[in-house]
Amino acid sequence: MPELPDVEAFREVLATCGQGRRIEGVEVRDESVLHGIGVRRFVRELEGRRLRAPRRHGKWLLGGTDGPTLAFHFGMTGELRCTRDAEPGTYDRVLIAVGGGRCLHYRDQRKLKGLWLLDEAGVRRLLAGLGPDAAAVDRADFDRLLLARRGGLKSALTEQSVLAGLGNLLADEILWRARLHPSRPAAGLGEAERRRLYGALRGVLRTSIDAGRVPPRGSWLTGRRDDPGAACPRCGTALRRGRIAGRGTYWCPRCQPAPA
DNA sequence: CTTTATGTTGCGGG
DNA sequence: ACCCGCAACATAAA
Repeated sequence: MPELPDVEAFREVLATCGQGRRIEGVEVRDESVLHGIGVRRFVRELEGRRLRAPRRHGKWLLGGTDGPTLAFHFGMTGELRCTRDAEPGTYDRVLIAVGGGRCLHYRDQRKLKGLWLLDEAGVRRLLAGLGPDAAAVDRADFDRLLLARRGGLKSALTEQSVLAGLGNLLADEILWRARLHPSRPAAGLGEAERRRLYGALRGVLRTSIDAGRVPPRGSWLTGRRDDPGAACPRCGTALRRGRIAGRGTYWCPRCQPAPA
């Protein structure tokens, strides 16, 4: 599930539930979601810390404290919830009690990613490996990264070291809205096409962040991807499906003509 | 049984 | 150096 809009919603959860509060207890129910640290030290380092305003960069959520930073990555199936006296479910891997009966649940079925505990240098190293946040990048930087990129648009948009935050669904949605084929060379776009792409990026992210997810609406390409033989919501042409940059990719062959 | 899944990483090859 | 495809990670569903 998680792409940038989902992680932004988790940031909101962490802020509402935990910001300014002290961590009263930490229960690790599945050690394998912890990275680079064992249970004992993880618990010891966090208990008693006060949570600061959480930050998000791309798909990373950074839960700052008056000590180390708790970094979350949600992989494909992770989520963060704030509960009151709720019994943990099967996939609730880490529970963080923050007082007032509130408890944060890090839930993840597939455990492709997990939690890190980082010092300032660790946070710097993490951010240094990421491109600008897709929701914050300005037009000039966006142009620069496209022009510096060899290879196709789809991989440029989804490569986190180039631009942080977009996943497979959002990339397809943005390219469809901008009427650009996912295999078009990134550096080969004209000025007007880059403007269109940036506009689509802003529009899709705005709507998705407001919704707290990638909206599964019928007027969006995303609403059609599970529907074989589906038609383009704009022109009615049958959508094409293929494997581009290693991911299942959808596009409209009429709205998004293939590169020569 | 096989294929696919909105995540990333590491490896081999062009 | 850069980019691509592919396998791997863990788990469920079609």
